[in-house]
Amino acid sequence: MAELSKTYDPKQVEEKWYAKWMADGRFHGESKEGGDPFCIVIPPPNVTGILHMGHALNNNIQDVLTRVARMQGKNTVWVPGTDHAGIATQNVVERQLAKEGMNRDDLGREKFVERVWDWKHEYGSTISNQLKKLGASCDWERERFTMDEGLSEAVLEIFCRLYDKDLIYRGNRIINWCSRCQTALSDEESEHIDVEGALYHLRYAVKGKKRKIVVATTRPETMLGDTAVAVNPRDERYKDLIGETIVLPITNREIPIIADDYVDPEFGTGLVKVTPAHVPNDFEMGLSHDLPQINVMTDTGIMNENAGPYEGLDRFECRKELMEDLKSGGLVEKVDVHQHAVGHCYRCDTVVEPRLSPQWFVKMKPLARPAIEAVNDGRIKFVPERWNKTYMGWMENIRDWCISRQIWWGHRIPIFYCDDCNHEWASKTADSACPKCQSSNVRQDEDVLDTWFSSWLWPFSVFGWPENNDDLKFYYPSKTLVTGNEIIFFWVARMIMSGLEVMDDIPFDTVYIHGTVRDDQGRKMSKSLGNSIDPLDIIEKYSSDALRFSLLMITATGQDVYISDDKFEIGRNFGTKIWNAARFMEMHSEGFDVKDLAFSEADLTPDDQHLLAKLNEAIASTNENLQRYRFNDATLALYDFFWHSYCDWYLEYAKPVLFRGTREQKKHTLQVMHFSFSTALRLLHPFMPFQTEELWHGMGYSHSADSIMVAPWPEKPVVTGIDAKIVKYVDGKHDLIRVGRILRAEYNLTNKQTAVFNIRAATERVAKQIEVDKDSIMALLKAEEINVDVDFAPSGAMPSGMSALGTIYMSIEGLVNVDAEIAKLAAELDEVTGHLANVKKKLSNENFVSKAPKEVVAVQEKRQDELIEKSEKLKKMIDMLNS
RNA sequence: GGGCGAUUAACUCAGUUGGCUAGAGUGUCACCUUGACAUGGUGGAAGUCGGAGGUUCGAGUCCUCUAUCGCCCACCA
Repeated sequence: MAELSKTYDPKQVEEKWYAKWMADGRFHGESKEGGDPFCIVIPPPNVTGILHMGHALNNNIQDVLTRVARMQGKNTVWVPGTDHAGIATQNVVERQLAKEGMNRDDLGREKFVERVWDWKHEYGSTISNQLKKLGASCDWERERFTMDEGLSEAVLEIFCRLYDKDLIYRGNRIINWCSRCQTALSDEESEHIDVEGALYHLRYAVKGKKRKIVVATTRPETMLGDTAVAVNPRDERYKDLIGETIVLPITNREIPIIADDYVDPEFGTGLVKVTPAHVPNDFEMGLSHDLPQINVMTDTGIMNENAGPYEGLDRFECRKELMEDLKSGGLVEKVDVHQHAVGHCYRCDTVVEPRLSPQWFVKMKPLARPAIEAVNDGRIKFVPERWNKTYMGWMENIRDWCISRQIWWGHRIPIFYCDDCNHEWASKTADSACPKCQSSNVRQDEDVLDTWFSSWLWPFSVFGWPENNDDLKFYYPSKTLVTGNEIIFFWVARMIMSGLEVMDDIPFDTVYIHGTVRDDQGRKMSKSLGNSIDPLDIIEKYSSDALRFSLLMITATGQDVYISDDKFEIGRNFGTKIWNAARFMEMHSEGFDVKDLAFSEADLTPDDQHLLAKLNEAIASTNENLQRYRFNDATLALYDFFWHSYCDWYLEYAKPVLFRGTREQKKHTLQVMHFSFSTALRLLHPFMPFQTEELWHGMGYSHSADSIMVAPWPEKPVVTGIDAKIVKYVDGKHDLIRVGRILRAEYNLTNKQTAVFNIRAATERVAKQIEVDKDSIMALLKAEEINVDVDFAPSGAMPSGMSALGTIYMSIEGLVNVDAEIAKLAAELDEVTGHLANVKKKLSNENFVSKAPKEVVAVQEKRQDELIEKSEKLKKMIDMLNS
């Protein structure tokens, strides 16, 4: 047995084992090896990503599931990888260029993309390396990148398939435009943020009349693109205006007043300015009324030639100047403060401009139908279940997905145009001739695809789809998808749709949605707030195991996680506790062979049985809670077992045996200890992989499995034939000791002061059992002497307490504080009387007795008897002290 | 405007199909450097389970209303 160092050195241990696991190929799985497949695909972090606590939580959970499956003997792969993160990555490289005084146009498309690849090669593995520090047991041989050749192939394939099925189309529609990133965004990429804006009420003149009308808008600059004013046809106030003409201020353009049901007469003035090129509703109205569409801005959010005098101004500058001009012309009725939600670019926070633009879309309704079905019929289930509703709500109101982006970094849209015959077609190859007219005057679409258009294929593209290979057949579908709620729409929902579309099967059967990691004030961790806790700092300060264990211990299913630095002491301290327990065992194990763990079940002492019963409970609880994704309860069960059952009680009971027992007794106890410890260590491994591996070897358990990673997972309780009565007796013994300790504490005995205890055991049987256990009880009570007697009667005043096994008296030298004793007993009697009254009330309630289940009534009856007995004893004791 | 979550000890949180005499960790107080561990041990104090109704023999748990905080969704200009 290797000697365990006095203190545990996580840094060196963690590095050592991770390297060893990698070298031994422990994380790798092969379909040809067969067995039960178990697969998890990682939510690929952005290639620009830097590990934060959210990743730490997310990947810890996946690692726990993966490691358990592996120990269960399943053919396990956890597929890692990164996302090319189109806009985000392009932004990073553009910022880099800006520092060099350049922009992407200076480089040109090809050079720029090369530059991004350079960046990727240099920095792109940061997050993967950080995941390794967490102990993530990903199959790194299977690491994928969404712009890999294979994955790009998958993107082309599905694009062409959907295009050919008419599920992808090009449309001129109002989309969300980020004028900073200069690209279209999907609806999901536009984040609505509540802002206090203004509602501007503008006066428009009716041509040929003195009458002026008032329209309201939150974006006055769009009036430059107005092509109508609309009223509700049933609105009596404006009936006469329908068909009249409005002269727009500034540009003096003439536009009609139209009638449309969309207009709500109750809201504002009941008159709406119509800007088909900048407002989604107005766009629809414009179509039905055949209105012109006037776009007033450039791609960069600058007013264009349609803006007349404001051409060249930034959109917000324009708003200011325009308002001033209107004001001085007396054309502003009023400006109200107005709370509303404004779309912001999810990558750069710029206010999104809804504008008309030709883009590519995926028709979603046909894809959504089977995806709704899959969740409805339970083939896929969300944990916690409430996310079903969120998913359904989105799915049932799904809108077409804008997938084209006007950036350079990403999968280029595989659409080709022939400039001679105007033919348009999709192709997976870089076609240089028109398939229709054979002209070579062809060009490819300039746009690239939304990043999520590659990640929605992840569960099968990582295995080489569209090739139907053995890996794909074996590992697809994956088991559990572990992710945060913020990407249910972006990613989870779309994966379900794509999986059902091309694989004709669900991509995973469970979606576990964990909470968001927040700071101790409940704020989201963010760089700008400066409230982030860096997981790597925590690993440095405590350890990876401590980070992992602590994080899971405070993660209730699906709830947000609030953390502060000191939370990680939980795991660190726990690790230390286990380490020291192991050292203790090691100290006493000299000359003992840990291979020899087959203790005789017939020889189990009550303490042994109690420990093994607790071990059984820990196994059952860990398994059950893992199955239900209750990681906090799983870790708590292990914490409780190691710390309390193993260290606080068993290890203390073992001391007299190990210090003074016979060779045979020592051997038996060590067998029980090593058996329990090595079993619990395996249960703990998924949560604390490094330290458990170190101990697995350090304690010499590696003879059975040369890594704890592949040691058998304790599936169910291991020791049978435990006598429940005996376990209960030991519980009573704990109680007895606790009561004895309270007596010591009340009389301020120091540890060095020994005391004599007399125990009036409840029954002869109990007396005998206590007699057998005397040594350990004496040790735990620091007793000089213990006398057990069912008829014990105190001579004079003695401090006493009642326990499950009987009454314990302490004889001490010097004066007993009789008044204090009486007061204590009286207080206890009060409490007992109170409880008794409650129980009696319940039992005298006929409804309770007749309606409550028999077991519940029986419990109350038993409790009543106990309370009566206890109160009588207490009364007697008080009487004695009083006399 | 619609939906979801939270509200339990000083703090951060558990509490599964109602059976609770409401738990844990941290902090706090007292004692303890005892032959695994002071990153520790022993013991203590600390809660009208946000509020109001209701269902029930029984409610922290279920229902209704309500307050506060947080999140998500939404094309009323």
